[in-house]
Amino acid sequence: MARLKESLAGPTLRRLGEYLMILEQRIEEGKEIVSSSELAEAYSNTPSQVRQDIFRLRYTGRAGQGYKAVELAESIRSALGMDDVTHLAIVGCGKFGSALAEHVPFERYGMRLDALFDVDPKVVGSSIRGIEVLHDSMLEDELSRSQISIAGLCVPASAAQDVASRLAYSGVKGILNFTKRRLKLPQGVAVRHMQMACVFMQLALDVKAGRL
Amino acid sequence: MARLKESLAGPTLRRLGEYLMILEQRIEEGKEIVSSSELAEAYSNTPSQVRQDIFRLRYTGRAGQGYKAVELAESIRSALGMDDVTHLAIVGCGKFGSALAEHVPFERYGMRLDALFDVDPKVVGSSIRGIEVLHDSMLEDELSRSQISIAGLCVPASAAQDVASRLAYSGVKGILNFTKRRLKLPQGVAVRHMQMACVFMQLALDVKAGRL
DNA sequence: TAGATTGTTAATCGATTAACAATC
DNA sequence: TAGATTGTTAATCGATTAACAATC
Repeated sequence: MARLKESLAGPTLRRLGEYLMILEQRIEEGKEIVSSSELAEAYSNTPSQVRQDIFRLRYTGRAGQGYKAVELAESIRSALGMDDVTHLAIVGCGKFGSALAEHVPFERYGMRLDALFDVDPKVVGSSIRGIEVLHDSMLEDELSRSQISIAGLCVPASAAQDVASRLAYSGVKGILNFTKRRLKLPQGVAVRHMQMACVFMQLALDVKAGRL
Repeated sequence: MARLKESLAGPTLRRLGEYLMILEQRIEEGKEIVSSSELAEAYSNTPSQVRQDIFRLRYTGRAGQGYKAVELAESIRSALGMDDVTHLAIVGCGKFGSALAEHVPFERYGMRLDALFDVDPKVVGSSIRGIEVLHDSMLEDELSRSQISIAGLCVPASAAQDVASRLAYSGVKGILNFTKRRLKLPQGVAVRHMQMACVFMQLALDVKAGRL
């Protein structure tokens, strides 16, 4: 089980996650060995950067040959903290929230979706992938007796700050905010603002500027 | 209309987008002036970085006072290329695709959603925000007579590569890939892989490491 | 062996932070 | 004026790229 040499920088971490996805696809296709230049081509960076990133793991390939796909994938999983399970909740099971709950392969990446919440009586009581949607009013109770540390926030913008504060109060340590509202949260609770509009915009800009 | 001093670096661009969101919220709340330290607090960086970022725009605030929220927002919009409209399509109107179509405020950020596609006969013919969902087989025709340059790919992973190739062939210049599959596309077509699993994972890691 | 590709160090490049004079 | 906050340059820091000896 590979361990880190030291804690990895943000950019490195992001790339490692992507390499993992590429490796999984290669493994599926039956490939056993991959080289830094192959990964670089798939990710659109340089072999040098790929090797530098892998260098940070306690995994080494074979000079002249390349990396064993399965072993490298395993090292990355471990570097990315997938060895111990992170428990998740999704709050707000409208189209967006329920699409996440249904389609994101959490288990595959060291996470487990443990709870779903909504306020809509039409949704409460139904199940997604075997997880029952609980009423929002159960949130505090449920979180306090669970190990959930991360929540995806998919409620309407108008409810975002309120629900987020309650999540923080109930011991959640990280919130992935898919609403348009910026959140203000107590020290010690991490927030990531996932603005879909921004992502499209960024791409539009890159296209205009002719950047790949 | 503010113009850029030179083309902006990626990290700067991302932050500017976030500042814009913060500014919009402040403007809504009736605030007319914001300072670099206020933005820094909301974004969780330093006043120095905020000023450095704004320095790249052709906008200047007032020493001793701060920035006029509306004007600064306008400069950022312009720097982020929102002055000319980017036309979009979303391919795949399952829960995820239709959630994007319904809830992302594209118009507000210089984009316009012009076309929706799906293969499911239950969905084809219905409308989201006044845009009719066309059958997948219309894709080439529709794109060739439109100005669409960016597409959001929300189809099942198994169809991803095929649809992506057709999009590229039909003249789309940027693809935002929400599927799990890595795409291989011809030179000149930009792809952004939006792996939701990665985003949750990243946050989980940061939480474990105690990084805000 | 010869060719290929890694591991790792050093050099370069770019982004962030600090500092402070200018100015409202 | 005094206090606040900007604009901008210079210093620092970190990330990327280049280079090449080691080795399969």
